[in-house]
Amino acid sequence: MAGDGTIGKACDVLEQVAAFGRPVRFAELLESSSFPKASLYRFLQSLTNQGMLSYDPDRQTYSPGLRLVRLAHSAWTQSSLAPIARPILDGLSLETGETVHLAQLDSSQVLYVDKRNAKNPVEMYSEAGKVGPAYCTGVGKAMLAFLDDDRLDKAISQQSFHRFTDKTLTSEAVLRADLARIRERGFAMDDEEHEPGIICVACPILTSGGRVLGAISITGSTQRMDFDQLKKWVPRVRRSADQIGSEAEAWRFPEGRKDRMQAS
Amino acid sequence: MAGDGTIGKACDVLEQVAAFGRPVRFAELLESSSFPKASLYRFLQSLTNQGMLSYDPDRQTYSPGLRLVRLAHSAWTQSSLAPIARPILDGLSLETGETVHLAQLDSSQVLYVDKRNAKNPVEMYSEAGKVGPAYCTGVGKAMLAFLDDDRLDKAISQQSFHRFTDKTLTSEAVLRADLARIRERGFAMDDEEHEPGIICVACPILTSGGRVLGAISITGSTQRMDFDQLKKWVPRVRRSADQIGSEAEAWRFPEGRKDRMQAS
DNA sequence: AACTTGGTTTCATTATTTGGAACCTCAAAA
DNA sequence: TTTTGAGGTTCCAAATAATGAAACCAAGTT
Repeated sequence: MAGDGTIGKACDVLEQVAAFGRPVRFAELLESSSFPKASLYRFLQSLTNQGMLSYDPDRQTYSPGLRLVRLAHSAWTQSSLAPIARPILDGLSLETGETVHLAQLDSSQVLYVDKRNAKNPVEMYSEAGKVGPAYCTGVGKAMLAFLDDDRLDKAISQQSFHRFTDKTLTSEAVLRADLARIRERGFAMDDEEHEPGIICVACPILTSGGRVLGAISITGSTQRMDFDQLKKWVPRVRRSADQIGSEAEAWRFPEGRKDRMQAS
Repeated sequence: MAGDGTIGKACDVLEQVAAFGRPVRFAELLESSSFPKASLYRFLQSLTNQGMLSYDPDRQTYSPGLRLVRLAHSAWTQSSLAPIARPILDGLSLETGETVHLAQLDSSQVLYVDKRNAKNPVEMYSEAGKVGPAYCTGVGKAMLAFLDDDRLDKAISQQSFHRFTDKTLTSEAVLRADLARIRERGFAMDDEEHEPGIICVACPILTSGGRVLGAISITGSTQRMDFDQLKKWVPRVRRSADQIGSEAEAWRFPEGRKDRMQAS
């Protein structure tokens, strides 16, 4: 995919290990890797040293390292909208009683950073960090619709357009048409495009300058409701999105100190 | 700190950005960085490209990127004990009614990967990902005590021995003595060494081969209880720790497929 | 004992990183 | 409007690190 020198390659390896979703042997990685034996080996060594990967000497397997969890903690509190959005999401969830998602874009994919489920308790990590396709989810399309041209082109070029259901938009042209409509009316709809029976409405979260920060959505199932009912919530969702946007923007860093932070 | 070529340097930069705990300007980073302008610049570029950092063009600031959240999700489910330990922690928490911590070692620091609080609901990310000192926490000492010599030496050399309270163990010798006792009796005690009024007992989580996987602890406050009461739970904690250890070990990967996983 | 599979190390070659310095750029001051 | 300067960005020859074919090693297998 990428090509930022050594850093890019290291990230590729990292991603590859993560993609397996289970501890992997060297040989398995080698097989699905474009790097030659020795190179891959050294990358794994370095990444393991750095704690970005962890190595199980008993089983001789690699998996994503705990250092990532620590760093992600940082990313979560700083760079995600989640901490700001939390109370707003709570309110939205309480008021609507429906499933609420907060998502942001991560390399042209939808990254869910928070969620409220009508029923289950929070169960954070299980949702936060999950990814989904941008071209066929409400939050995804809501964000795409308000991207500037460059970014949009890049993002679209990275969509798979896999047909999840028979309503999935599977071509760039159709998607672009839908995005235009979304831009007009200010919110996106997902009409069973990703999962059958699942519909949703989503609004983008924008800065005052129009930059896309994320999106929130309300999801329902066709069994219990239709779009007419769901659309009733749009103004409420829009309001929440705007609120998150302006709070995010207002959150100027509090004129920080110069000394480095230091744990332990 | 480290020196694994380019990868190590990139990680340093990443860590540095994360350490600020807020979005940082280039100039601020440059100041506290050992890299020259141009080098630092290129690292930031590459890392940003890769989504490991995110750049806010309005404010011209860097912060840890969302890709980390995605990767950490992977790390969390795979490499941490959390998913295995969850039900066991629940049980322990329910039965004791006290605060329960699950921690693992990350570059000689204690990384909390899960927690049960007697009162509050889960609030995951706020605890998961937090770090603490190893030499003056129950979980930390429980893990250190069962490290092999090499690792222990390395870990000890990386402790700050900062005096948090007047009971903090502030020298290597004292710590080593305590670790020896912990090794004998099989559990660690934190007697207000990190926070005044906070005491805890902790047991290491080990593989059958004796490798340290993590530790769990039960925490109490001196207002409500003393060590005699707390120690009553030790067998229960030990049992939970052993259970987590053996389940972690049993969790052999389910004879995976060879094809690569693919999101979106 | 010879063979195989999976992992690690070597080393001359090659490509990347490096960092001082020059160069932009934008905004505030003159 | 011009000047100034701090904050960013780009250049390029020298220094360094990555590369990968091949050799090597360690454990199991036949």
